[in-house]
Amino acid sequence: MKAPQDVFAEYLANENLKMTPQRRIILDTLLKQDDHLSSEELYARVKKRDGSIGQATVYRTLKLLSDSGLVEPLDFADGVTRYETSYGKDHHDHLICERCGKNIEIVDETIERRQEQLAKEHGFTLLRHKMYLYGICPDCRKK
Amino acid sequence: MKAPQDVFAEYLANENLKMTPQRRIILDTLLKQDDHLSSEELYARVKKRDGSIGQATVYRTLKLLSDSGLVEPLDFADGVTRYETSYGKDHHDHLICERCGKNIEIVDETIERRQEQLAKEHGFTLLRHKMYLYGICPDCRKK
DNA sequence: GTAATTGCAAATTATTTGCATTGCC
DNA sequence: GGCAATGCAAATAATTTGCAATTAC
Repeated sequence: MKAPQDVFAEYLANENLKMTPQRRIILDTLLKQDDHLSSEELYARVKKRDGSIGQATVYRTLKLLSDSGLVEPLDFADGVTRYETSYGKDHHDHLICERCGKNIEIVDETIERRQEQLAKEHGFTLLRHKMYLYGICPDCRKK
Repeated sequence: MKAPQDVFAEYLANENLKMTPQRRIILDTLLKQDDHLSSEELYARVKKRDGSIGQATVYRTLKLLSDSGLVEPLDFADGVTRYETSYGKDHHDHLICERCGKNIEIVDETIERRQEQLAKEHGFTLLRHKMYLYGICPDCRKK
């Protein structure tokens, strides 16, 4: 499998865009600290490595990374978009604790199949989906 | 089944809040035109009935309606929160066309059961979930 | 060389809040 | 009558954009 950096470089070349040190650092930082970072949080980490990089560049690069398919925007219901690297990883959904924010990645073949099936029944070609389960985790329930 | 207006009135009384003409109009407008309105769109419609109602009141009332469980905020990935009335309606998920925005409401018992099951396996108490399927609808595919 | 990229600051968008006034219960 | 609600305008918060200077290819 190609390295994500190479995939990104190829994507950029294809679109007549350029690889820059800033873009390299941003992708690299995101790959390293692969939680579910917001643009803001990523910006903070990126600035530690190169203080001269601006917020706007982080936003712009995240959009490119999304378009290239390397990174996926997540949409928990709290007003901030978070990002995770999706390249080379299996698709998964999220099980989120409403109290503490704990976030567990889940996959279920039964559900995935039914989704395909449902889309088909309506004549749709399914491209992707998002599923978020919200509940209370065991730790929080005990308290 | 109680009328939504009555449910809302009861909710307000319970919380020591007050029913007002503005709140009545806002709920009524939302019930009538029950697409997936954004706060902005709802505000526009509400203003036709009473030009003196302010945006803030619409936002504030939508929050109350969400808290009361009458209305559900939706989160398609376009930066605007939309709302639908959920009272007295079965829960459903959404199948969305990425080209034309067509939005079909779907439910699937198999999926609902598996979701419960999955949450349980991780020790979570499931409160709610969101599932969005994104694809291309038959009409758009033909073009 | 030239078009894309950058950082900055100002602009936008969606939503929230402070406050003086008004109006339910 | 008293506390909640309203409308307005100003404040936030997240993200986008215009622009002059810089840089990758």
